[in-house]
Amino acid sequence: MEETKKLNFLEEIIEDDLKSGKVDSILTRFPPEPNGYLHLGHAKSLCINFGLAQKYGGKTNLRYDDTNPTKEDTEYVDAIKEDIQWLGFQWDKELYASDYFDQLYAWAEELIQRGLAYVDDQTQEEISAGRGTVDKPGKESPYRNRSVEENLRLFREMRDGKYADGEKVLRAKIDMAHPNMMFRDPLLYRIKHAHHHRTGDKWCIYPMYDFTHGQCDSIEHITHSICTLEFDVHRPLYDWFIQTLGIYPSHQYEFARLNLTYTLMSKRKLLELVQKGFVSGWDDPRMPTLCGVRRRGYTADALKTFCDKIGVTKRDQLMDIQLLEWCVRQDLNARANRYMVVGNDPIRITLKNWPEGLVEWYDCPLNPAEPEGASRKVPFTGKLLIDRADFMEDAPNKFFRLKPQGEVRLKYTYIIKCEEIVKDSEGKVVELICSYDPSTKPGAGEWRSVKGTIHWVAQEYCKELELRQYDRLFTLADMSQVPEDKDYKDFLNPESLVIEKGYAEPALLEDKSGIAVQFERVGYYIKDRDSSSEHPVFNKTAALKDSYKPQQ
RNA sequence: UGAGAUAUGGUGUAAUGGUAGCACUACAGAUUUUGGUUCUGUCUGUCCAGGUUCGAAUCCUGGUAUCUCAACCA
Repeated sequence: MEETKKLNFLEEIIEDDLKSGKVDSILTRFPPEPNGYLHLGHAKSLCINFGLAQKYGGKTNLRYDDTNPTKEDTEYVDAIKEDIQWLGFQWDKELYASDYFDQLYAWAEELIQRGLAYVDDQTQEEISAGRGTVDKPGKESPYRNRSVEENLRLFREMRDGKYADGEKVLRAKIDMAHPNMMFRDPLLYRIKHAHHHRTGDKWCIYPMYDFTHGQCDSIEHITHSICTLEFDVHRPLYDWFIQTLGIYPSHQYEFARLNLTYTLMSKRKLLELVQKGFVSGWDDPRMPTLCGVRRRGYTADALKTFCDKIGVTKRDQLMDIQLLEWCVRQDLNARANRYMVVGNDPIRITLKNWPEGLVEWYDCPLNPAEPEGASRKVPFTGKLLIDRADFMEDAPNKFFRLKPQGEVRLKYTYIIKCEEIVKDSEGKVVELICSYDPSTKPGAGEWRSVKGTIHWVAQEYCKELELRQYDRLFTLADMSQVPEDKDYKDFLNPESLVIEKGYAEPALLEDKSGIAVQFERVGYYIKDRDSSSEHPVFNKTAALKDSYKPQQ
């Protein structure tokens, strides 16, 4: 029953606004700064902004907050669009804060004319010192009471490039003793002689966030401007500009941003990982970026389910990453193709009673949950490979896989028994001489159960490939345990990516579905050396828990 | 000794004066041709102290804790 699902606080606000006639329909916006790639935190924002609009028959604009040219780049603009579409959302209008630079400039001059803004010649340090602290009022700038004419002249000279970066700024004239720090004469414009990715060299002054965001919302008639909690203290200023300028009253609402255990969600730090080569790029499968988790095999549906389950509130949120992993497993379990892979320095299996030269082909379902669905053909011979982890010479009782004189089922085929162990000169197990039980062929006679079932590949038919094994999703130990004064990079988990060789049944290597395939161990990521196609692999077994050891 | 926000199991989220529920996690069991999936069960919670009320997570008063704000970032 969909109806029984409770509304979150934003949905309640919107329903009230719709019912009371405050708005006819809703318009939200997603406002990324194009200075990095989208990550899982943005997925939550995306789901809220686009989800709300979809639910209530409204629309969502994509608006780039590109007011700081020194940090922004078209590379990010394009990547952001790709990630939004991958998630399955479509914006109504594609806009840029820089589209409104002329209007914003006009409003700045208006504030000057009305005596509500002034040009300040103080240095950055002086301005900072003059702002006071959270419990001490600030001091007024000596330039605060310049005449309107002088302010106008200076501001135009700023615009015309007469001054160097940092020489002057435009500030609102509000209240240097205001209890809310945001009102202590906030900066409106700063000088930056920098090339802008869209406006080029037209401007050398750029508006600050606070003087931009609300007005942009207002111009577009955004009804619900939804952002994260840290902008809460900005809201009074957001409202102040809109009221002072007498423009369309957009309203800002805040929700708690997403934090994930073991996961770094700071654009600044992710950028550092990329720039300093800790990862191969923004789409490194260890990264919490949307393109990163996409390469890892996460699906858009799984992410949306996750965002739906975590809810929307104003409490600080530290989600257990296991909920995300559960959402991914659940989705992948239903749709991922299954193949057999062995890695980890395999052990050879020789079936001593197998007829010389015989090859049997088995029709194996791509997804066992749908036995009548699509299948792949897998060759079986008397010479096989199994994963080294599937055999144990001195096995405890609880070990269900192959052991001396023990039986195990080779998935989809026969039960075999380990008769003899062959070791090399160093005592390492290299081969197992086994017998197979012909009566256990599936479909031929009565079914016999054994405790263990393992993967295998035929030596002559399998192909070598690269396995990348992950520990937890990301590269980090528990970020919540990283002390403030420590470098987070010291807490990168070196075990989080292990590359090793593996062998797979031929069908896997031909699979171009792009959807993750499933393997026995967790977080394997398979790369086919021949075709260079990549197969993200996902599953959960105890291997994950056993291998994961948080650093102290 | 500023302003604002937020407090419900380990985590997240419901309950809008009337049986504190759901999900993830953990643990136990059943099923299983993936140690997967599925199914069943168990453990654990209303920040504190008063007050109002037949009855309080919810209303009132006073505390406490956590987060945000002192970038020419957004």
